[in-house]
Amino acid sequence: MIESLLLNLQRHDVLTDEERETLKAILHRGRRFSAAEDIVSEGSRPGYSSLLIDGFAARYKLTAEGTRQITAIHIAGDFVDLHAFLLKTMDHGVIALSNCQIALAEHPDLKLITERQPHLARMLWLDTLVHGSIHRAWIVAMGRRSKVSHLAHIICELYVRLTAVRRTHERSFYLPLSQGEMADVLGLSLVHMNRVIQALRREGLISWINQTITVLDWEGLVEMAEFDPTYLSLRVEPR
Amino acid sequence: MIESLLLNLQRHDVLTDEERETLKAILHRGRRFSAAEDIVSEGSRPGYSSLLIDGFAARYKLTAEGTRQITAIHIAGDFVDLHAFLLKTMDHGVIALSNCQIALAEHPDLKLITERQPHLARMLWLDTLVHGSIHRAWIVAMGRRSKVSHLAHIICELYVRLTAVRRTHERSFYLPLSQGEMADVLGLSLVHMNRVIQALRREGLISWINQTITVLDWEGLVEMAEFDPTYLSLRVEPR
DNA sequence: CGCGCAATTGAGTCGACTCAACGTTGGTGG
DNA sequence: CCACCAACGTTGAGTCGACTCAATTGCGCG
Repeated sequence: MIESLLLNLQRHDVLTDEERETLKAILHRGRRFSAAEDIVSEGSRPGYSSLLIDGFAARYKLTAEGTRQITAIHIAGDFVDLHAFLLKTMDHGVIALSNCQIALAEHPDLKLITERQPHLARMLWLDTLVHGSIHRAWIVAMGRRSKVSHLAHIICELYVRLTAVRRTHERSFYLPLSQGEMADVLGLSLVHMNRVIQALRREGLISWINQTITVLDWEGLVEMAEFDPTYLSLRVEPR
Repeated sequence: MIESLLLNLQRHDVLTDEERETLKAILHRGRRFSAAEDIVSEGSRPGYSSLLIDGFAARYKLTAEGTRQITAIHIAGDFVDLHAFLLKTMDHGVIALSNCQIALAEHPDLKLITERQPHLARMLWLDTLVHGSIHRAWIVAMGRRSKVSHLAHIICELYVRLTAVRRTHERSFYLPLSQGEMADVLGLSLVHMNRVIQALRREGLISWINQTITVLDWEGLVEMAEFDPTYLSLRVEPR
């Protein structure tokens, strides 16, 4: 059930059997959520953190005028709110982008890990740090890349992350985001989002049909995005 | 010497005497850096993390065309690269924006903290999480706010963070960023950055003279920015 | 006093927005 | 089985924000 979490963490360092057992022991089956349901709401103070077992979710914030900005896309194996363990109060909401299955880790159990299994605790800390790296990559893409390049970057990143948890097939992956939702990722209007997607298609870099993205030209996409996966820390080494 | 770090951490939870002593013991005096010097370079694998004792620094990434995006502004009391403790490889550079004084924490010492002082380890983890929250706030500002509102948000954030480490005086604070550097924060051209700053002045919200920003109308600035400091976790509670 | 860097202003261009309409598709109920 | 609806995707037209290029001003330091 938590295989994708293990795949996720073990991209960075090896886990002992004991550590794997601990994770299995503390993660209990949680609820299912339907697409568009809030998994965690902004301002709440959850007593547990949610691991996404299956499906897609997003962190988001709303502005006063009612626009939305998505700050992270989550896939199977991601803790969507591990940071709430120490931040306590959620500074953003988390919404299901598809039907989602969630497992829960109670915060007292996480605290015990920090007290008894320092290496595992560092691996969880690392998980939050990698999401911080992703945030930084997004900031750069938003501030200094063209919108086409920004979209290419997001697709490259999702392709790599989904491959790590075995959610890609050949050069394709399922992505249940509407163009309007993707516009909330890039900070664009829906209309312009559509035109940016068409630009990537016109270049022959991707196809995007029926919620399925196929990378037609990986090299070209990487170049367009200036994608360098260093920031994802995909290297097994002692942490 | 590390007073500002203590002020920083103690905004979130109380530290014991022992924890304070540990921090004092592991932080040894490091180098000084002049403005525009690289404190940490992208791609490096430092064996220590750098605490900013005094001065201003920024995390940044360069794009292939040579443009720069600043992803974080650091002030006294900030660890500029605590995440390198676990990420190992720097995904970005850190540059001094003014003359800076740095203290160093060796990674083996930090590892010992995770093994022996779990609460202190959580406080350090929390410090990296707060910077993640700041990243998210920046993403929202970049994606869904007007440029004037974005600048107002950054000024509000800096004002609050600088106040916590006693670097504000009345309603003013020193900020040694040129308009060109600030443009790299907002992802704007230098010319347009200038016009955005003038807009904030024209509204009577701030003055910005001689590297000194004075908040003339805090309420108005907060409203313009839609600033809500929740994301800074400024609340003392058990972590 | 003059050099160099930062700040400012003007003008023309292009990217991204809004408003508006139309096409496509999958699901639902008569 | 088909008609209809709702949501999503696509296209066009006009406007405004942000860009680039270019020139000018202001100021601190040698």
